[in-house]
Amino acid sequence: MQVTPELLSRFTLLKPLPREALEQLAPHAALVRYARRAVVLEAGAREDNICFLFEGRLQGVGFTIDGREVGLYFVEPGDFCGELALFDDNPQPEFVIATTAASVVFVARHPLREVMLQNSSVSNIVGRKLAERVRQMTVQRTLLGLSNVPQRVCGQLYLLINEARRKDDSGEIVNPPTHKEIAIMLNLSRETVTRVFQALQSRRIIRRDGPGRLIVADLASLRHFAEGEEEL
Amino acid sequence: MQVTPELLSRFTLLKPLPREALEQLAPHAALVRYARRAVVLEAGAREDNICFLFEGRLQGVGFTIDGREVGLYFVEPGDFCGELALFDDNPQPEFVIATTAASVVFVARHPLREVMLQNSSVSNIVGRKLAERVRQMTVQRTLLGLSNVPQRVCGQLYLLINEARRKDDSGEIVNPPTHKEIAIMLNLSRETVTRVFQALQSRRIIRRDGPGRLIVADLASLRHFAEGEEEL
DNA sequence: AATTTGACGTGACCGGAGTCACAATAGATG
DNA sequence: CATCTATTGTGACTCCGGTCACGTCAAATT
Repeated sequence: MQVTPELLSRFTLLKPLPREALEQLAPHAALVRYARRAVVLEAGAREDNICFLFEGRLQGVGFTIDGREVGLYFVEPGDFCGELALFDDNPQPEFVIATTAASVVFVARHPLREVMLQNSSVSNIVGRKLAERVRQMTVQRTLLGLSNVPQRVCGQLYLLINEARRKDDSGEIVNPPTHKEIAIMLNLSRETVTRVFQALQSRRIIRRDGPGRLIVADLASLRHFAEGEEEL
Repeated sequence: MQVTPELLSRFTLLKPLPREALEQLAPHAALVRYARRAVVLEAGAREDNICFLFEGRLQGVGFTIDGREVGLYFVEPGDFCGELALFDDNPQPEFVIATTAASVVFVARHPLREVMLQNSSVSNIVGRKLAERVRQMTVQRTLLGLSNVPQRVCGQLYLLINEARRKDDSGEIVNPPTHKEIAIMLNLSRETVTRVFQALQSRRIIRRDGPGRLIVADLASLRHFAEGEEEL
């Protein structure tokens, strides 16, 4: 499906681009819809597109030698992934999978790379984004260091709220990841995540609101547990 | 201590730079020696230097809320760290600590950033290196997904050999990290790492050779254990 | 409407890594 | 050389999260 420059400009990465650059990119862009669980980027393959997420949620996923899934990061609407292809020709290191039905805009890497090189402000933005990803991975890795498992889950939940919208003392996560998706982010079993969720629900800290909405009613308590000031 | 352009050109990142660029950087560079355990880069601070490792070994280290150390990556001679400062003004996310006596070359970030922006080939190299770091973190994170703990340790050992020199069916690690340093990389206790090392030594797979040299006598077996084809 | 699928919930069991405590080295430092 | 400190080595015990084996439920699919 064809993509207009207007659509491209809705992504924070591309927003600051001059009109002409967007028009240069549009012919090399395509809007694609994916069903839940579909593979958006393949690990090991040389992916020739950068993937901008329009709606839905994606998850970067690796696999260990013994076939166990490892969750690496989530991608929220407006963000992008597969950006390593802008920097070298090595294969994509991890899978990217749609955790919900999703629509993404693929932009061919070579034209985008050209735009990036000619437009120093874009280099800056791409560089900043990549740096941001490293920070994000560092935070995620640090979460794994927590020996208290409920604390780890609360920390992850807290991160997920930050990425979504949040109010003063409550927040919500739209189309929350499944327990299994959270489990692989935290090196836990699905059952353990379920049990922590149960504990949080019984304390009225979180609550499901129909399908696809998780409400965090008591954000302060959640933070307390995440910071280990109180044991779950 | 002053730094010559020749010294700068010995780092793979800076090697391809034109002579003039190196001369431009040299006045903003300094050689500093650190004792073992010294803090090279401080987390949370806005570090104004990129840190090139000349000799020794560094380790990126984070701390969890409850004070537990988390090992993020090792830096080997010729490599560098603190490069996020080239992309944004956010603080350094993790500590970098000398695991052995080390000498590093600091290069001020602003001049280096200027060189980078004016010299597109340098942008490329820095970008490639940052991409490489993301891949490295991905591999490291995937290691943590292994439920079999000895396997995890063997995998880490294997990575450490790759980074150092290796022969056909054996390899060596000079100034190997301590058990504790390996433990925090793998979310393990120090004792567990010791026990795995004991098992590997009793099977003549690894062997200490005086202080500061660990010899991997049977690289093939190590890989087997790392890949889970054989249980330790 | 009936069936299938996948996500969530929950109990019981068990193994293995963490923790603690201490001994034995090996390196540094004077 | 003597002393001190950091690293390595090892046993015993405990506990907690993984695994297995279910059951429940909602949503998608026929």
